[in-house]
Amino acid sequence: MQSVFALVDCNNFYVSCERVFNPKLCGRPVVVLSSNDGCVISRSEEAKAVGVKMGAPLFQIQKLIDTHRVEVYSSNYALYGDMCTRVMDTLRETSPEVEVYSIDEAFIGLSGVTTEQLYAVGRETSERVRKWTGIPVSIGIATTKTLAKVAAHIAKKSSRAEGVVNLVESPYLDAALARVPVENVWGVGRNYARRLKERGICTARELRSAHDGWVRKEMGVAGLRILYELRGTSCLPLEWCPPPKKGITVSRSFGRPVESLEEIREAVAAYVSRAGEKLRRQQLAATTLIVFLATSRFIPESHHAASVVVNLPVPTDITPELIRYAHEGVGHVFRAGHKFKKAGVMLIGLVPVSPIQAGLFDEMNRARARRLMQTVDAVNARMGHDTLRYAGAGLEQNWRARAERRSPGYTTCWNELLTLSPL
DNA sequence: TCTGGGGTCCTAGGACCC
DNA sequence: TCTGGGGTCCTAGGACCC
Repeated sequence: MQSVFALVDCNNFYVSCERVFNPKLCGRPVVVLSSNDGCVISRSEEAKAVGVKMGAPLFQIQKLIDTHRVEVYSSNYALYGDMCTRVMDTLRETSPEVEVYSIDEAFIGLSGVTTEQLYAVGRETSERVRKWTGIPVSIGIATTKTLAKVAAHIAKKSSRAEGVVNLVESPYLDAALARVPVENVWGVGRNYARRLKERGICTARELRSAHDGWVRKEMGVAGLRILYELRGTSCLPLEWCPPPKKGITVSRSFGRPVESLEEIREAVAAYVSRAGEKLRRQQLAATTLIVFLATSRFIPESHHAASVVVNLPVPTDITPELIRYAHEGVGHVFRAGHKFKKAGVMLIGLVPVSPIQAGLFDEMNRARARRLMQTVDAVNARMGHDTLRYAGAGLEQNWRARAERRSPGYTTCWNELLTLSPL
């Protein structure tokens, strides 16, 4: 049986999430910013229409924002993460085979559906997600993931497609591929697009008939996979149970330049605490920790970045222990006199937490420490994030990233639920 | 003044081994 | 003239994704 994939892609996801709880934003230009209120990472159609570019730094487009009275929001990941869960749960009504590909996209396996029914299933799915969650989606259906991506891309652009494009046994497949610029093909980024265009390959259709040997040489096996997928040979199976994580990173830009060792230590403790929570949620322990610090990369004259690898004697998921080693790392990378703009922690060498071998000279009572961590996590889950936190992470935390226009945690915080008032 | 964060996979080259 | 050959493992860097 030939495989069939649907790609469900939430339209302008972060903006759409804001609109669900604030309908006044509908029909208006709206953008959501990256962390530290830095760059535009989600735009409503109205914002795109007035010329707000993806990735634009806020300070560079301030005039545009003022002129067109664009609504600006800080990102609210608690809200978007929760809305993502609702969308994915809704998709599981359509098919049990759901691969959550990113916060706003999922592949669905539709191999059991007859070709005649595919479009109708797509429409039903789209309407259900809209009705149950308030999020508008575009859906592309095809025999490979790469073609499904192409289809969803067309669905998003076309006002006639009604949000669903089915390319399975479609007489329009050729014409559709001819209209897709090569840089919009999944897996073709800036660099490959440049090299392809130098060779006169400018559309998905032209890429499809490119020479295998040349693509293998220029783009490696990944390029070859793209080629086959465009030709209808499925190389990328659906992965509905996600493989375990290989690393966990927590890093943030500071709200202002930070020069003091004490504040860097606080920030790194806060980040590694967060990383520890993620580690425990996935029942993993880290064997290696990396701490890194950097000054602004936009001031090349004084740019300085450093990192240090700390090997942990016993794989661990215990926050105070992680903080201790992270602080040890800070001692190696910190240099007085630099204006640091960013810090981060990576945990790698992740192993399942259960059968950890204790070190010969390990003096920590790990069972006890783990029970403490469970209690801390449970309190924070119930009473709100950061209700209990380590003193080392600081109380004031005035190095924290800016988020001046964050919407309330409508779905994740008891104190911030939406309230309705009579007219 | 102000410019995000978190991932994955692949490849080439060096070290090392027999 | 001709300096072995073939593995494995690790790492850094590049490319990509959202």
